[in-house]
Amino acid sequence: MINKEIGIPYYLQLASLIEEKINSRLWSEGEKIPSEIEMSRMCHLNRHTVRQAVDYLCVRGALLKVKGRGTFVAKSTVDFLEYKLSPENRFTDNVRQAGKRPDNRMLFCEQTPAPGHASRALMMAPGEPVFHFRILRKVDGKPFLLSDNYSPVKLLPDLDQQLSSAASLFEVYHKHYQMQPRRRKSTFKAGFPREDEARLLQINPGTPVLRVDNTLVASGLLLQYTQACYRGDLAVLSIEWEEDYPPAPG
Amino acid sequence: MINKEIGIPYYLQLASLIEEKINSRLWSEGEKIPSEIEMSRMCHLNRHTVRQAVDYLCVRGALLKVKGRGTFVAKSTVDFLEYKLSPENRFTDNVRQAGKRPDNRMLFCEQTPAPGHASRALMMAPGEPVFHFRILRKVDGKPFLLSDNYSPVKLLPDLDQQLSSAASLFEVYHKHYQMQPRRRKSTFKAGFPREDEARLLQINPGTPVLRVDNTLVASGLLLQYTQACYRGDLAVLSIEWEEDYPPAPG
DNA sequence: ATCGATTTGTCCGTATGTATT
DNA sequence: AAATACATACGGACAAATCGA
Repeated sequence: MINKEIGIPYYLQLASLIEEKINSRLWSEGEKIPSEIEMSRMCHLNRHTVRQAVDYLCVRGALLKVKGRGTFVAKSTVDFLEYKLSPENRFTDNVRQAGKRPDNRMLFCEQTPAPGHASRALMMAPGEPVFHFRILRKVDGKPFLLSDNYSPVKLLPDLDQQLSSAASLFEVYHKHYQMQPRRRKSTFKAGFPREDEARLLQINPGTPVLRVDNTLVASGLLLQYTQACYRGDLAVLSIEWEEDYPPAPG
Repeated sequence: MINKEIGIPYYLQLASLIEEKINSRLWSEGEKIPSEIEMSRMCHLNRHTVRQAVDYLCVRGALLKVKGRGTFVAKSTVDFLEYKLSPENRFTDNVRQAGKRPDNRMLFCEQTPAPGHASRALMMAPGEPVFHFRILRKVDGKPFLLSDNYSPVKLLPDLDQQLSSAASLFEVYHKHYQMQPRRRKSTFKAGFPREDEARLLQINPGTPVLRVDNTLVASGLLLQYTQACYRGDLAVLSIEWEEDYPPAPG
């Protein structure tokens, strides 16, 4: 299988061979592929060379390694969930409309001086108190996005109390504060997760993520700044720009 | 420097140390860091362990290795260009407004049967003829985004002729067809570049990219479907949702 | 619940190739 | 041409997670 004469690195040759197996469906989604030792015997390569090939494909998202279990063909995640962004957005409804099961978990909520990025986004003096809360949102039991949220204490004095008792963020704004926040500005960026993000999203640190920053306004007030981190292997975000004919496909 | 007792992998400890040096500007942008051999001597680690740390940071975009020369601190690209998306968008103007120099290059333009994704997006029968053209767009001389564009031949019969003679895509639509196309729908996804994309964008295949798909409409007609691939290390895309008070910061 | 087998993760060592200076 | 620096490939050893008997 491996040609040791042509000058192409063995690990790249092996990576191509593995990719072919996947593309031809000989090894299908979620299936366990031969262990490193097996492949090294089959191809007359050292285990480390096999590991190089496997690592190469893991970074690219084609394979997934699990310590103690083995290496698996990554699940193709094309259009796992197209998450529609709109000015007023509610995760729970959005996911339910797609026929999936949403799940939210507030990881913490604490009052702190506003860090630089948050104070800039909320146009506050740096160091003014904000509530900083982190939410992990799942779809069908899979971690989907992690968000760090910052809200001025001055505007929402008992937000922490409300959050602990309420089911959803939207509900708190709507029922308790009689506000209907809307998105003001969003930014999109591709990158890698930090260690803690990778752990909470249950992805390896080499999986790309989609970072979306948002500011929410209501009644002319900057209510909340959010830094969201979506799993790149699951999430497709979409925006519909106009409401008129023709309807957008998909 | 490296604590061999606490049970944290040496290469992760070293990666953190290197990151600290970078973040504290002790090692600054573009600067060459000590060679693998030097670091392995300094930290009493094997060269392979050092390589693991360096590779880890390369994948994450913090370092850049050049064979035969050394390893360098990657150029920080925070907010290199915030690219504002709006319903009607013109790359050239957009970049000029940010005080940068735009550059466009049409790589090819050919007539082909519509591939599946394009025919779905344009709501055509699969296989109907489309013009497929690829554009590489640079900012200040750096490759910024690569786009594959599909337009129905039926609607724009001599688009290929026009594109070869005109300066910009917008000009062709506006001047020749008297159309002012607008975005209909956009989707965002994080991922990795294909081999050819990585080459054209001059990034290594481990750098994440931001994929943005768009459909353009004018006068109720689906004019163009575009798959754009933005360099994840350079591009931040932004959207302003509302026009009223307060102004968005940044 | 324990133990052993399997599998991936980390770490060290050595040698040689290739690109740059 | 020589020295330097990263790339590839081989070897061995033990750790840590998982799974099934």
